[in-house]
Amino acid sequence: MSEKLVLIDGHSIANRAFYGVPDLTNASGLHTNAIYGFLNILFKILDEENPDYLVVTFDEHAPTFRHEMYEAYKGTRKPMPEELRQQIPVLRDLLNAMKVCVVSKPGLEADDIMGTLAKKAQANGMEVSLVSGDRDLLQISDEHILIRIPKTSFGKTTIKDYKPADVLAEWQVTPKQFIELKALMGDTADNIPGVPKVGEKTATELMVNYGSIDGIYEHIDEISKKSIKESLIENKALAELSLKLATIKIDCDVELDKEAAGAEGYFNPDSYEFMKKLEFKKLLDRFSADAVKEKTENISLSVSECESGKVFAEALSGTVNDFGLFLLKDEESLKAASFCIKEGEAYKAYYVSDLMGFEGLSGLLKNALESCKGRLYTLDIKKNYDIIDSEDTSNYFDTLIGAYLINPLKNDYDEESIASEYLGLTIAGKKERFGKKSVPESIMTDNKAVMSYCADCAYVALAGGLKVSEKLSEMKMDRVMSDIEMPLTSVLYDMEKTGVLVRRDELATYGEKLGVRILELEKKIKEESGEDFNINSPKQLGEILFEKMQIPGGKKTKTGYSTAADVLEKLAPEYPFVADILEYRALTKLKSTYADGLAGYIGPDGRIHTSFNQTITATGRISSTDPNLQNIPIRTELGRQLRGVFVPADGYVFVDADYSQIELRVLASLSGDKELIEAYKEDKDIHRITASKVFGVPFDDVTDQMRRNAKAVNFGIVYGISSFGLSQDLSISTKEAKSYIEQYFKTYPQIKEYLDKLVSDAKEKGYSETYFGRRRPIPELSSSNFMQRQFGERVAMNAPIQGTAADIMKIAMLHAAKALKDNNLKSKIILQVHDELVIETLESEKDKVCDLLIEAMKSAADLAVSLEVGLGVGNNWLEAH
DNA sequence: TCAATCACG
DNA sequence: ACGTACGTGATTGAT
Repeated sequence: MSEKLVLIDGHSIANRAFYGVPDLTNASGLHTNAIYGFLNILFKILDEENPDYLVVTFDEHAPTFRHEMYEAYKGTRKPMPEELRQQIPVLRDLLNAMKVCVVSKPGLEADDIMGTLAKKAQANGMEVSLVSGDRDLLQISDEHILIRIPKTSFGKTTIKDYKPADVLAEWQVTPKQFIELKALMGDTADNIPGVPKVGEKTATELMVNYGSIDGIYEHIDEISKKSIKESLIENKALAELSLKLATIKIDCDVELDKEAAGAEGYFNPDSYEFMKKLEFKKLLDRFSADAVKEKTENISLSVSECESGKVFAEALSGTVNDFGLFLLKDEESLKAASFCIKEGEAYKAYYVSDLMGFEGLSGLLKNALESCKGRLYTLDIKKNYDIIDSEDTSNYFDTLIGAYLINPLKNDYDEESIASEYLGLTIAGKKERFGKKSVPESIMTDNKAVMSYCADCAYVALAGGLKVSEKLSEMKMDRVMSDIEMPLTSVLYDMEKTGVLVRRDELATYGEKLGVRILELEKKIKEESGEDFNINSPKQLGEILFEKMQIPGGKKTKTGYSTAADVLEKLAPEYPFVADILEYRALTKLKSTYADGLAGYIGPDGRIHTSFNQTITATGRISSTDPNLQNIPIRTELGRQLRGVFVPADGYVFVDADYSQIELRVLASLSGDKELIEAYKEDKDIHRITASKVFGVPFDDVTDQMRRNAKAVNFGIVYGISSFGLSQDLSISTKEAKSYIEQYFKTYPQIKEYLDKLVSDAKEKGYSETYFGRRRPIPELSSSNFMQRQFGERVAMNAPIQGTAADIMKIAMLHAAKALKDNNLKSKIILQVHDELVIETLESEKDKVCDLLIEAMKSAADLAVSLEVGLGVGNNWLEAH
């Protein structure tokens, strides 16, 4: 069988990938979508073809013969976007690490190199596949040269293949003629000029009739259409020049280096590490265990396995400096522990897995911490508080939270990413170490792997933590870390542990009630539509509504019709059927997510213990998961009834406090806008005041509609105003929306100044920051994409406001928790919903708790505008709020 | 695993 | 000419 060669046009494929794969950025801010897309195409080709040789070609930044022939060549070409340009050298480095043969030569374009190599290879009896995004390559197509043109959109790649017969079928010309065709028509993408007045149709006809450009000019008198004939005669030189420009050279001075081009060795330790840094997690599966091992087992770490914790105890008994701790747990109990200390420049890790060793681990750690001159470093300290004391966090440092503060935009913070980002180290992921098995499970089967994993984690906690800590100081976020985030870990731990009591049977009754009505609606909907279909499927529903029933309200999304609530609501008044759909949707949402969903989370203690996450949001808010208790319904009557099932324990009541318009008050203060500050000092309905000022009517004459509009504008301002967004929200024209905004800025001129400054500062620095110094990077601000940039600007306006409000709430929680503790109260904070705190309050402590809670929240920040707090007390969440 | 939808601030 | 409000998480159906 003949040998097979695959040739890939690096620039052209990276270019296609860049526009076809959604933007990706790795931890160090490098865009990676073109590289990722390139690799996907590369691997797809390799899988399909299994070639003997592979060569990737690139253009060099040097003039080619085409530039000399034609000055304008590529001169007016659209410049490559910065996000793409920066990926090219990285891609070349990666290919290098993969030991892929890369060929490029000054003065030659990738096309010419590929053309030459392809023809030479064919002459040597090889089968060739040529991969490019550029149709110009089709001229090279031959009996043994297949042209493959991939197309990537939304991450999916399809490849179109061309042999001479396919070219003939699509354009009625041979590959050789194809380029003459292009020369006649011109190629705007490559900036090759064509003959004026000759378009695709004319050019094809001429080529079919006369076979070549020369042939056309030989028979020029036979051309009937006068204008075309004249244009051809007039532009003869241009046509010939274009042909030369577009013709790919097949006689360049390049040879196939069979040794370098051998298609093997792509998955080696170097390329593994490279892809890991680029965060191409999916591609890592392609690597064999050997490649992974070689790269990950070289942390210079001496690990001791301890017997019954003796060594552990000894190591921790003397004077302890900074140390890293890692605890391995399953659902019920501790399974293993490791810690890491630094001796000079060397790190030393210790590991215990025998359960006997944990008698008194807690006490051991307590002693160690008491004599500790440094700090305890951990990965996710909240998970360790059942072993170590959570009361005083001043000696603790959570490396993951620190990394989150440095860059809050990442998807996850774990030992792998910390090692790679802060220690320049590639360590194996859990999947690579243990496969599908859970880590604690693996203790019995592969204790060595668990030991190595635990040691790595303790090491990363300490060594990574030291780096993270240093960086936080440089970025002036050490106070945010030590005064807000670390103490907050303890408060959140207590909240999670306490949980919230939920009336199981009431919840069930509520769900059953919903179920009855849902069945009715389901029956009705299916009857009226005359079809048995899945109402929950937007696809099926869209077809029923807009095709079968012919309701107007056409397409919207890429995949079909939009059936979102804002679309259906416009149709509901006219079509009762649509109103039923909306009701069905509302009810099934309540049942599946809340009635049934929450029931599954009620523990044996009758309480729900959510997780409050500290490293998720871009702005500094906390989030709640498993279940999410920050999105319990309130806006509709039926939905808010659900809050009645959240109750305090016997002898307790709920005290619920929420900040009044905290974000708007933050905006007033940070901007220093005199008018808005004054408005708040008057302590009247702020939306009404705004309406009065913006619409120029006396306070008492403001209509409800005016107030609603002013309220929407206030919200819009906080979100980073856009006239389109406001117009959507208010169902008005963008023109009207624009005039509202202008009026608003005229009323509050310093707000406008402030927002502009937020954007310009963020553009300059690359990040925005809150009043307390918490940062949010905004890479979108330097994007070449207009939409992205505009998004960046809105984010630059919103993040400092939302983020400062989040900081204030966190501080309030610390104050409240401390006050509860200092007063030896039994009452406990149980929920936080961004601007609201719920305290399960012992009845006898009610007055005291109300006072201290209001005080804690009001005093959380000293702003130009006072922070006002609304307070409620009740026997369930519905009553208290 | 992703897209669409919808619950909250 | 483009196609948009800011920040989250859970469920569902389709791939």
